[in-house]
Amino acid sequence: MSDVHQAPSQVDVAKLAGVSPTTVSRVLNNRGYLSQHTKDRVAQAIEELNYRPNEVARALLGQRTKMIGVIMPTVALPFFGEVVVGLEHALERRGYRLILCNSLGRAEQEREYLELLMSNRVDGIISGAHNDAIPEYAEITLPVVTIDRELSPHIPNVRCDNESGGRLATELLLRRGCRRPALLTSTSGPRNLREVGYRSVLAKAGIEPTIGTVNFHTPEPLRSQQIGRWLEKWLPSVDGIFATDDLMAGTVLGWAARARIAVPDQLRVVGFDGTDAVRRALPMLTTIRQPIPLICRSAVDLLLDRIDGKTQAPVDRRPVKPLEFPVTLIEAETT
Amino acid sequence: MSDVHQAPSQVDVAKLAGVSPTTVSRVLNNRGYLSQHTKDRVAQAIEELNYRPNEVARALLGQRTKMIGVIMPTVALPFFGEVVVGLEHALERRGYRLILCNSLGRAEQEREYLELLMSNRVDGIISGAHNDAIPEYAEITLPVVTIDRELSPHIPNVRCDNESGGRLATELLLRRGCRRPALLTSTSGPRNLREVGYRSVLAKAGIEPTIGTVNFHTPEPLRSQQIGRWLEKWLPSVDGIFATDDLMAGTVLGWAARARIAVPDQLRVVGFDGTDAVRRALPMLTTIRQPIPLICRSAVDLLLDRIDGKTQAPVDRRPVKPLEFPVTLIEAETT
DNA sequence: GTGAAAGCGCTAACAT
DNA sequence: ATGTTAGCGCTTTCAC
Repeated sequence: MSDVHQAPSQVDVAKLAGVSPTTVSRVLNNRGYLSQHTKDRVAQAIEELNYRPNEVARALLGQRTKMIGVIMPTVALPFFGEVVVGLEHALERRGYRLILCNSLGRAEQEREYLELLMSNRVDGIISGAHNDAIPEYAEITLPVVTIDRELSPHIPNVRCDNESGGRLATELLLRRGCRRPALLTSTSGPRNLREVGYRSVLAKAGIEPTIGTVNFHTPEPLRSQQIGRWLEKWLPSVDGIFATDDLMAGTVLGWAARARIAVPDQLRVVGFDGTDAVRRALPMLTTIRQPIPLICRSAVDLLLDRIDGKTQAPVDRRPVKPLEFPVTLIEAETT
Repeated sequence: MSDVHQAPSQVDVAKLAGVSPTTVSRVLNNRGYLSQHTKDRVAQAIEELNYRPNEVARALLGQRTKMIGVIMPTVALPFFGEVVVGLEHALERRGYRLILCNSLGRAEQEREYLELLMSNRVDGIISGAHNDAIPEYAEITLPVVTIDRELSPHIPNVRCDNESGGRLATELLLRRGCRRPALLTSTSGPRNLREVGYRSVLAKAGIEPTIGTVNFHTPEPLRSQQIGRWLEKWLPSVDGIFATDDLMAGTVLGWAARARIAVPDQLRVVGFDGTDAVRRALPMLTTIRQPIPLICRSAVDLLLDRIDGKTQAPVDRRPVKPLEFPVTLIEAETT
């Protein structure tokens, strides 16, 4: 028994300073009129006890936790890692904390995280997870903002200009002399805006598209095998690859090196994302860089503005246009 | 006024079910004897209101938040990203949430995060940040576990067997015929166990060590320039590089490609970490893989066991030996 | 089997 | 300029 180290409470501070708990609260929050004398005594007591206000109690009372739930596929991938750093930084500047949830591509997991975040009374959610068709999002009464993937027309979405990126990459391949650039992506379809960009450029040039897909969550070594088989099938008729993420581009480069295919002479490669980490690992890779810091700041601003002005409009039901930010082409030796 | 969507509370459920709040609590926590009838009615009311217990209130009452603070340099780097995914997964399995703090190499920031985490009454802290000399850690009364870097002999530390890794990498370079392998690392010194491994192997072989350093938080493009200048200075007398992380190794490979230096014929390269992301980006890279999942599970177990059995020993003052897990050599074409 | 009351740590409202 | 009271949503006594 005895000194089970319990954190000191406001009452402890109040007793030590010889004032009421309310006064302590007032000193902490700088509210109302306080004599300098009282302020000093309280400050001293706080110091002495190494007192720190209990944010849990504040949250219970104030009905806001200053916590934001962030759901991402996995921060093990540099793109999402960089996004989470950007979010955390932007949130921190506005006094918010981040609860991280890595959904790992499991819809079931994502649903559970949603429940959990609601139970923990986060003030809002930023989601970048890749599972579509999670109807639970529709029922959420909390402010939500998505990054990259669009969840529903009613939920604000922030992303880079994927279609321009797709065009930029494809145009570069053509400009460098590719006769038949292929697309290597995760999910093909009209919602893949990078693919839309790729197709539009090829259509204008009168070239038949060539598209390979490897599911986003395919584990190694299956993933490399699939990419390898696809390359073997198409080369050398295909002479350029637009990979919709840098890691796929890296796998292509590795395969080419092993197959003794010269890059860029026999095969040109362009990636997508342009994270700092991958640019350090693969400085030779030409890629389309997403403005991650911009996306993150914008997502956080959108979300927190909703939260702060939440009194009258708990959930806005009007459709919102996605916010798109421009990408940058980074040219290097692979094209 | 009117329907400002307030989350339903236990009282709302109780009213709807025609029972007392206490009974609702009992149903939720499966405590005491309850008639099936009551259970059903409460369950139905919960369903109807879409009620979710408020974890904030539970935390205030129960004195534990089920939140763990995780401080890392930056999850934008794949190693730390993968670590955080591993931690989050291990924590989730035991019913804990993760508050992420990216210290970005700023000691001041790290101090603030510590304050913040204490204020939020996290149940424990896992730290992998790279700032030494943060005396605040010593004052913490909370369970702390560190990953990779050692903070103090009293704080449990979990990491891979860095020294063996250093030996493995260096031995491989020698075995492949290097006459003079150099070390490229962040901070040189006796606390750099990968360097210790490197030096021990070279000493045994009677070879003079060659060491280059680039500070961990050096931004691009300065970082690449420093590495490039160092390589220019030493090649070709140096014919092998042991880079203590994979991204540095990638930068070396990029430099070699641009300088038309053949890898592995003129220069052999070995990295360190072996994260999934970098192995996808750089499949040709030989590297030492850290057992990240093992490290994470172990760190979480250590921490949570301390937390659960925390009643008698708030802070254990005895020195603890670091827990080291074996690394794996992954051979590829770069050596 | 179930309910009433007290209290976790804090702050807003209402005194004085 | 400061103290008293009440209550945020929950669980844990202690009654009945």
